[in-house]
Amino acid sequence: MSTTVVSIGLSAAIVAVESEQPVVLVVAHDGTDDALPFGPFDPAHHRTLESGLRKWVGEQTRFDLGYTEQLYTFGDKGRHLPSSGLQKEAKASRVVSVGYLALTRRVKEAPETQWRGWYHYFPWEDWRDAKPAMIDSVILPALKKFVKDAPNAETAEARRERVNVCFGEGWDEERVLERYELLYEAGLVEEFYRDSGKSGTGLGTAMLFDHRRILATAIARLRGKLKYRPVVFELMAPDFTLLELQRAVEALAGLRLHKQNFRRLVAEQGLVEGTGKFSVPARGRPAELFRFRRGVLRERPAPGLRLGSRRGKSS
Amino acid sequence: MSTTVVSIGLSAAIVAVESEQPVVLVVAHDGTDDALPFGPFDPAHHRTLESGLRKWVGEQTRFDLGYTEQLYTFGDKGRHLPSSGLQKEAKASRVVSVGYLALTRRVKEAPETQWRGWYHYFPWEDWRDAKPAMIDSVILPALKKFVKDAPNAETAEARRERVNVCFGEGWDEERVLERYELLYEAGLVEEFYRDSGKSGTGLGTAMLFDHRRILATAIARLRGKLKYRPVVFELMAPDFTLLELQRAVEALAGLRLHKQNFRRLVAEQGLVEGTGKFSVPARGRPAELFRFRRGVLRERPAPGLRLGSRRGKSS
DNA sequence: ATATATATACTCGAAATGAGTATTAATTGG
DNA sequence: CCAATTAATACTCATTTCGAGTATATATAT
Repeated sequence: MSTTVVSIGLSAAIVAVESEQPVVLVVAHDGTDDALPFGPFDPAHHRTLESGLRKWVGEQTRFDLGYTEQLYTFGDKGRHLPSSGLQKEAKASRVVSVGYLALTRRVKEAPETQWRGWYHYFPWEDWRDAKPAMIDSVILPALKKFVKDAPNAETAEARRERVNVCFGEGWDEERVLERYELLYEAGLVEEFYRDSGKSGTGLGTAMLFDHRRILATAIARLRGKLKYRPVVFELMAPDFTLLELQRAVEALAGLRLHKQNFRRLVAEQGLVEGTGKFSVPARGRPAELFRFRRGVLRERPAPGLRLGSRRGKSS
Repeated sequence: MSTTVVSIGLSAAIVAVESEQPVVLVVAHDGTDDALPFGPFDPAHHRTLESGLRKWVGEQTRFDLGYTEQLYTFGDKGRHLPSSGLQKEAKASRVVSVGYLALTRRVKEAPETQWRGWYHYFPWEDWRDAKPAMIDSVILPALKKFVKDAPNAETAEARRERVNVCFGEGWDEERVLERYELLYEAGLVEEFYRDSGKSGTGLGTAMLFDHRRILATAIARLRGKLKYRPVVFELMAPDFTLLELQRAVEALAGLRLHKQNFRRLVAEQGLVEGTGKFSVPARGRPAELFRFRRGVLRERPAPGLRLGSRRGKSS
């Protein structure tokens, strides 16, 4: 009776927004795929999972985590293989990985880490300028084939449904994970080839282990949370203009918003208060600087930026 | 790395609705507190954490779990299992436990388990008939004292804020976990005394370890999910009347809804379709039987029962 | 027939939403 | 200085959704 060894990996998607791009902190090991800061959970030395995470992240990035939130625990067989090289453990060892989301506005890089725009990994998720061309030119044709190649009619119907929900009419910006998983199963991302031992190329930039899936979960969670909790402010400087705030939300949601309505919403919700100071822009009219009104947490039941008004053609 | 053995436990809040009461499956060991069912994750035989959960739940209870959802992973030191026989290692072994929410409509009990209404554990969460009297008579006075006893003014202000958000004006039925944690910290639930080695009595029925916290997480998640995903139907018989559906939602949310508006909502969303059959009630006009329209998943982005219309005085 | 319990249809004002137009305030290039 | 540009801010308006009703229909029990 050989008990399969289980080890626990902790990874963090540490997110910031920089010049209208959501960025995530990655460890760029030479020659291998980008990785999220991660490390094994050592039960002998860590009292909780989160303290283990903080320790590892601290060592690897010298980064001090502020707001953190547990995302999900993945235990899938076959989704944790290294991208290159042989497996060292001869016997079946399993890695269960616990993913975290962390938000920060402090942007200092540590050695061996760098900030990368998250749309490098999910180019189909950025609809701010337009629907990404790759969806019609690459993704949908490939998914059509995926539906066609189904082993039976029932599977085909289920696949058709998923394709429609994920990439069909009515873009739901929160379904980041569902879309990634669909692309994975359809063999459209590199991790699929790696995990199944085949070879091929895929969409977006691959990540180590299942880190891209964790990042997808992080994005989905953050996009959802935006709407009912004032989390954006964790990513903003203390003072900001309303347009800067809007740009940050748009960057995260991957959508354009209607400017006037956005401002109406923010004002009505009482999320911010004016500082009396003004921005000094290169050109154009200066905008008032605002700050987050912390008091809102006391007053409103679910203060957030329920989006919905999209596609403001005049920025 | 040092290798303290880690094992993974899966605990599940398995929820059903029975005669207008939300019930949860508990293991009632004689003399001890109620516990949630708990099963080990066996990495040698289970491909994913969730399939592990389904397997042992299926074996032990013969339930057909419809919807399952991962809630949270706890790795706190000091959290032990009831003697499950699976921990053979004498030395420092740690249990990391992954909590799940599972919904089922099949209600047959397994040996040593029983269904209990979840409001036994959270009596202050059921506002269907009226605001629970204990809030004004017991909870708020005690919390007032908790605020007063704060070590300094800053803590007092923070506590006042929390009390107001949790139990003040405007009941937010989703804040189940926040309320439980507040009551715990204020020393109003039994688990507090147990965990701190003191003695005392508390509100609601206590549960083993931190299972009541997991259940609070489950309730909060389910109450939230109701609004944007058609999860209630996992808890309904295949055919049901609209009033039965409404009663189930009300039971879960702990609120009364406005009947006419509820029906309008359900109809507009296209969540159900008539079967042409009718109920045979003891008295009153028979109601049409409906069934869940699965097609809705394909069509709508976020089909759910966004509540909000409460307090329908005419049932 | 009447009381009771429930289903179902319809109304109506208030609020939120989506998509504008119009106006104001600043800067830069000529 | 002026015109072009950039962006802030104010205001409008039709549509939809929401919350809370009233009114009426269809059963059963007595």
